[in-house]
Amino acid sequence: MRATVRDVAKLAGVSPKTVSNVINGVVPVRAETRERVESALAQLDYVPNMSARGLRNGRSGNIALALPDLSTAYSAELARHFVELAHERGWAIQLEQSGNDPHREVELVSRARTHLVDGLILNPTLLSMSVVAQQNAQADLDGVRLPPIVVIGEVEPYGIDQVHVDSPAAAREMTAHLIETGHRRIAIVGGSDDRFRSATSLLRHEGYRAALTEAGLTEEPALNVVAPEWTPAAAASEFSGLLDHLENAGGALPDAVFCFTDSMALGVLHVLAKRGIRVPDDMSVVGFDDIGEAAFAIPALTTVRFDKRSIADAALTALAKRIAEPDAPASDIVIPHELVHRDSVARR
Amino acid sequence: MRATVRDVAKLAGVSPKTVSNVINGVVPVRAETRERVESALAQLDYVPNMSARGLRNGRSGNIALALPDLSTAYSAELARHFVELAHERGWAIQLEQSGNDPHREVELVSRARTHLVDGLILNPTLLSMSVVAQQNAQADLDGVRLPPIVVIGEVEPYGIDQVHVDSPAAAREMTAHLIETGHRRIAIVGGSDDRFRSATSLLRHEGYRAALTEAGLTEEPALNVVAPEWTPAAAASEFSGLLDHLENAGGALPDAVFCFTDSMALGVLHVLAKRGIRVPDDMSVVGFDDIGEAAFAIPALTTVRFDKRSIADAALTALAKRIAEPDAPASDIVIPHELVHRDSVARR
DNA sequence: CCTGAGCATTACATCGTTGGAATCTTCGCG
DNA sequence: CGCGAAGATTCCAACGATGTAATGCTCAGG
Repeated sequence: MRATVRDVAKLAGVSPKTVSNVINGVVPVRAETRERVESALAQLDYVPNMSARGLRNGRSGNIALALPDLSTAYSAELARHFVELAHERGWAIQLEQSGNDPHREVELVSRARTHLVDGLILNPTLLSMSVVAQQNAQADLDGVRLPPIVVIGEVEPYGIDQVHVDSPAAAREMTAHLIETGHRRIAIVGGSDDRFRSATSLLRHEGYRAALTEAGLTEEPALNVVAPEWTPAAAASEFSGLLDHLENAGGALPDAVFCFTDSMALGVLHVLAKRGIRVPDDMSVVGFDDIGEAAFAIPALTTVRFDKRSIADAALTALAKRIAEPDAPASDIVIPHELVHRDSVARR
Repeated sequence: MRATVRDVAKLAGVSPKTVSNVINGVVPVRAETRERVESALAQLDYVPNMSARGLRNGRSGNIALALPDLSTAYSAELARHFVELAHERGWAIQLEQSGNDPHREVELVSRARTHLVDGLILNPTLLSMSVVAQQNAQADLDGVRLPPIVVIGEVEPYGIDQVHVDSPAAAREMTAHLIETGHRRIAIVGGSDDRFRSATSLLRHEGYRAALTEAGLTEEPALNVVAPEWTPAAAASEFSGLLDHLENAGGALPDAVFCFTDSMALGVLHVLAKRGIRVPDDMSVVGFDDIGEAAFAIPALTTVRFDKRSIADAALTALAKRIAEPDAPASDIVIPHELVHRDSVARR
């Protein structure tokens, strides 16, 4: 059986509370006593029981990271940074999948407190985040306090801390780049419609539209490809559908495809390769996220890069601050981005 | 403040223990009482406090999943299944990264006790797993009990539960397939050497060698590409090195490349595309793992498929069993695999 | 030598849940 | 109608750590 404070206390000839004082170091302990306790601690290889500590003072040392789809490359990279950086702060990461289910997100929030979690980092796909925000407001009214939450990604600002890339700006820049290089019919992959609606999608779409407008171009609704999941498979299948449709209708192909994630771009590149449509000669393709595979796509993918590690860092910092000061005003941290030019775009 | 069993009990007009009985369902409760309690439960949106429960019965409901590199696609897919399936069993997943550091693995094991973890699922890259095994043996001698551990992947059997694919057999089959289709000079990417040594690598190499021997071919050490990390980037760089070397030395190119993971195959495909070496016409490429991106590689990648979900399922089942019966003999579960034939292999 | 200030330590209660034992109900059967 | 068994419910204690309040100790100053 593992040693408890009692055992340590007995060995050191002091009371359990003194041992606790030594461990936590807030109450002063005489040097000589401290030494005795510390040696007993070492001798018994004492490890505090987090359940007990958690029960007593409500801190578990765990924080939850909830991502919409854990199997994407983007999630994996993000998760890695979170785990590494959380570790440095003495936190462990409890991984959760929110899916595309708003209810799941709410559930995560309400269960957080009980599931040994000190805080929550949420990456909502859906605008449904507002559901959580409403919860937040409602809880405030009830005098209940939700666990500290930081949102990764853009949501309606309902007084919740958030960390994100400026999606509309990035999408605008990327679209503008395509326009500058002579593209006129730019399809998007990852758009929203009645069936599928995500905050990220809406914001990137908005940036795309802004760039078109700026250039005096009009959006072609037919070139909006909606993918129910942001995976290569879904993107490939939906994008194939677009090509089939254009072919049957005798419509011209787009001259560029702006995929809202690199993962989807991989699917699109595959479809194009299979159909003998050359990238970038016949059609340009760009992505978003700069996942590890992007540089090794065929051809290497032009995309939007941002530092995922600093997202994790900023989110953890914000969470720590929120835990320390529950009533501080909500922060909104924007992570810088840049276009990475590789081989998937040609000048027309 | 969250509702406790006391609150629920008061509302339902019963004792806290009865509420507990309803929740846990081991002690019988009269139907009418149960109903009253359940309605109170729902009304107060009761959620058990895991800290208290953990303190009382020594279970935290958390298990740790430690993977060598969280940023790989393979890890992501695995993590997803673990999170989903663990959830079904009422467990939350605490994610950890073991890196390629044996000490880190040992640390994870010892930290498990501290960090509210009921068990540990480890995917060791290195044979260093034996370090943990030694810990295990040592701990036994000391009368200390390590937390329940299940290993994903193949390690020296030191009495630890393991779940894995039969790597040597799969590698043998894949190599044999390449030989049957007329390939004679098969490079491998992901081999081991003095600097980098991993259990998985060694076992797949062994299978490759066995197939060559069976076919009366001899291994060419020059065609063994060692990658310090199993990422597209590392594979691309090391494989490029091989091609450069062969070119300078005037050696002939291999006619096939067996990458020990799909991630590395993506890097290899990129390098070949960039150099104008056509796949599969000039060179065949195969992978291992069947990650989601494999089917969308260019060309679609022939690889070894196995059900990652059933790995997660088997590991969780084994862990549950181990927790229930700490002294049961160690199990060794082999997950079936199969070759998936796509477009990256041509008959010669 | 006594007193009181100030610091160090201890006793006790408590967090929420659940085993175990004790108590209370209900119901069948003699 | 009474008794006992089975079933349902309650009471109490304990899991381990720690905040709070009370106690003990040391030492300076009168």
